[in-house]
Amino acid sequence: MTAPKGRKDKADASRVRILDAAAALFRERGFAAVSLRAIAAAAGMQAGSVYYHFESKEQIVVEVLNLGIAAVHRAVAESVAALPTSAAAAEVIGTGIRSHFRALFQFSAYTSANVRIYGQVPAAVRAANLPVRRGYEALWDGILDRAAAAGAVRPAVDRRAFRLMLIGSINATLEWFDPDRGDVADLAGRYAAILLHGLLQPGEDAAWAS
Amino acid sequence: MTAPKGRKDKADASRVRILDAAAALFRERGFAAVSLRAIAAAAGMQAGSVYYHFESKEQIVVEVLNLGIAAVHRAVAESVAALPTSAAAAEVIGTGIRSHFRALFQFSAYTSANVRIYGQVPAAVRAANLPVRRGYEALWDGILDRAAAAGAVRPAVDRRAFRLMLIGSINATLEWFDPDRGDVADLAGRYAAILLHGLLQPGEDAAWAS
DNA sequence: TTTTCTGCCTAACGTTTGTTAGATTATTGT
DNA sequence: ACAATAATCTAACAAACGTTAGGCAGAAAA
Repeated sequence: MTAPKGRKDKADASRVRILDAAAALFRERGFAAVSLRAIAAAAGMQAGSVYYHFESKEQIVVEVLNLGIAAVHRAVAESVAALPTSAAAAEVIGTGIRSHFRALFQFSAYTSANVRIYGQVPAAVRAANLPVRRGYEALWDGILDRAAAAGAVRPAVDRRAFRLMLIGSINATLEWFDPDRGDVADLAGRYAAILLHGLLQPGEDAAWAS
Repeated sequence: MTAPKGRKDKADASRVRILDAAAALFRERGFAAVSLRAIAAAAGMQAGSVYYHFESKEQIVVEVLNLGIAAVHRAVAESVAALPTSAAAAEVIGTGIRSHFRALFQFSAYTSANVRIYGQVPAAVRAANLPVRRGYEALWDGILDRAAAAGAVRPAVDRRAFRLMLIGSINATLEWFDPDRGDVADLAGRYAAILLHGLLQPGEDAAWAS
């Protein structure tokens, strides 16, 4: 982020500092264990000041949760949209998987905050995050439905269950994979190979075979 | 659990009620958001009474985390030990996967409490749970090492990474699979087929092919 | 029946929390 | 330079928290 210019940019910069601090702390300790004072301190201000930028602690966590998904959604949507319309199902899905992994670790404070705490935040927070979650799920459903319509998907596969398995399995890697020690693209390739083998008709995943 | 008899059994019954209540609440709201008063109320007593049974809130959550893993560990260890020594690697690993799934959903309050909150509890709590975690990981490492020694595992497979993928992917199903709507054994079979295909030499997973 | 002991209740403590309202400071526009 | 406004500080509030120590009730033992 460039140096702030003008008032609007200064408020934006403070806002980002608050969100960055909150995401890192929420992912590490959970929503309830992180005080406004701790977030403010990490953002370089006092707790009362946070209320100039956000109405409540809950509003902060909703934003963190939304940003966690938005980053991944954008990455997958853009990379898939950039493929030629003639791309094979395996290529489309494989690309989506790769992009999901890339964004997952690029914005890991936000994405892992979401993965870790979504299930334990107040119900109102979950409800506020739900539309964004549904949007990302719909993106994948679209990808999988198009693959099925092209005849690439094995008929026995329940596509909803597959999508749940795909997102769940990949997101679980946040808990153990260290991008400073391993290659995210390599990990993505391995997961794509396994997942595509379970999804597609024999021969459709040849380019991704492990 | 049978009706309590005598004093020791009464204390044990109260202790179990506290742990059951804590597990259910922790998994739903996280450690910090659940007060002692809430746990006590759910267990049918007042908050001060909990201190007769446990030294601290942290001791409660350590027990919950430990029990979450112990249940799964016992299930996998017992089912694998019950197999004939001549059992094929695919059979051993598939059985382990099945048992992991079964215990995961049978004791889901405890297992999902562990899966969901382990990463956000105080460091001392994590440290106290670590030996139990390491024990379960070692169980799987043993299973996988024996399969490799028998020549059933593809040489390119990093067995540590595989074990992390196996446990991570399976545990992630806690977030979306509803055992009242679907069959756990069926889900386990599907996961085993996919995982074994990624792990074993060609032909070694024939009985589990999907 | 009386005594002992377990298991729970209760009131209270010191600390922490999210939040508010007013004051102050820093920045921008004229 | 001054005025306006944004951005932050500060003190305070009511509520909630984990925990403690003493008391009480009921069950079991003598």
